[in-house]
Amino acid sequence: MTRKSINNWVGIQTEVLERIHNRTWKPGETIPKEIELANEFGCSRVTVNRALRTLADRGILERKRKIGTRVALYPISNAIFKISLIRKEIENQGNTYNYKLIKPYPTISKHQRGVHPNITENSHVIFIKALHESNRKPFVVEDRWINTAVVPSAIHQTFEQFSPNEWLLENVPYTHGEISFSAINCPIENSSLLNIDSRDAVFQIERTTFDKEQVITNVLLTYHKDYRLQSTL
Amino acid sequence: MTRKSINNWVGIQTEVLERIHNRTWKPGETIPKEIELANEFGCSRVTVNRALRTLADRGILERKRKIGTRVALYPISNAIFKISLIRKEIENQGNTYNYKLIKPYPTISKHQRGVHPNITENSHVIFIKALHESNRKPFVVEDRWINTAVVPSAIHQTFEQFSPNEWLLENVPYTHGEISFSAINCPIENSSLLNIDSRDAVFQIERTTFDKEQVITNVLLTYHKDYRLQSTL
DNA sequence: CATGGTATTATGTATGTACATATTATTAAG
DNA sequence: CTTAATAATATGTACATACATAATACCATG
Repeated sequence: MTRKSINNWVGIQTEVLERIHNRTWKPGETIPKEIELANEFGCSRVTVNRALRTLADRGILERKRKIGTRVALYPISNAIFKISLIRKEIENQGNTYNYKLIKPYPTISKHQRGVHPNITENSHVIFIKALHESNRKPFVVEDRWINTAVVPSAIHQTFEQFSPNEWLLENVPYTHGEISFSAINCPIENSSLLNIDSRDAVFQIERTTFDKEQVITNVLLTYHKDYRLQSTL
Repeated sequence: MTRKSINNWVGIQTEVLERIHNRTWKPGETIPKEIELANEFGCSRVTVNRALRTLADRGILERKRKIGTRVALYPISNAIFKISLIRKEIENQGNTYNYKLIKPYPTISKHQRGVHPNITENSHVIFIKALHESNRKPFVVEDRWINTAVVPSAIHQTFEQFSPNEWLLENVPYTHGEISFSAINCPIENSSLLNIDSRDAVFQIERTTFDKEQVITNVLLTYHKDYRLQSTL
């Protein structure tokens, strides 16, 4: 039996996936070591390494020095969501994008929304409320505050022509962030903007971004009624 | 000026990130080519390659043969959600897990939920409804159908001791899947199970998994009222 | 018998080299 | 002037090799 050799890492990756899938290597089991696989496939260990490393990055394999490579017992599927510009998201669907600044900022939301604990001076925070439209229909309400202690230039922006979402992404780099998804009954203030009934269920995304340890901004995105966030596994 | 050399790919990665962050290389700009960076950092091109490739995988850089490497104009942040076992999710929070099969399967949901278009024979589908509890409180309702044409062994399972979620993940491998997140006003059938008012907003995850081209299963997860899905950027 | 040092092992990474590939720029043919 | 052939270029990948590192197994010493 002469096995045809696989000498590219993508090929090895698919072969390994196939063996996991057809249960040659079962969940929790240790698979042959890199050198053995390299011999079998007729390629170098480095090539096998890259294939296995990539699968480990995807959570399909678990690797440890001296121990070896195991098939993950509870294969953690990663659902990856690409978070980009709201305008881009709408335009990518082939729809026309429109933007409206809501002002003045409603006092209700100002009191309802807490700012991050490590912002002591309230004077350092500005609030913005805006509506993003897709094909002239309400798409998402952007409720945002910005820490002007970190982004002083934000004070001079009116945000009438473009959204804070857009301005910040282009002008203020961040080191890391937190994001959460949830469902709420739409508060009256936003239901009128979104043209739906209050109490209608809406999808919400909350996002906070940081520059090292300092909070840059926090945004609450309240989507239109039938919004669905989709991805693949 | 003698620059201390960086000869590991993680070091180069952080240095590149720093330069993007402090705007030495601005969004949209082309950064020096691999060989130049290799010279500057005093390391091999392969090492630079790995650093840049990893950043490109994360959407921070864009690379093209012959063109070079650019800083992504609209840095796409990936929010990665690790989808695992419901039991694991609850136990990882330090809570006790309980499981209840709801039967018989309500005729309402059976009629409301469509099966995948490529399943022609309705006789090949079984329906299951179950409740997962965290600390004896309702956590999520699992509404599922399974294509027994692909998974015949599912017919012999009663799903009284363990959930389809658990059984499928351990016994039926899948090649790929689709997932979507949304918000709905809780239907009466589930609000009683979740111990909340009908019309209360709830978070829903719908997931379909495939074996090559065949649909294995579809599940609709309806979470308790205050559920939040969190991740980092 | 505990404990600390040492050998062993599998993966992790760095390097020089070679060739592959996608894309653009240039040149030649009509 | 258009078009096809060709050169040039930056990234993509494969390989042999060498050494680093984490985790275990083993052994020696008290």
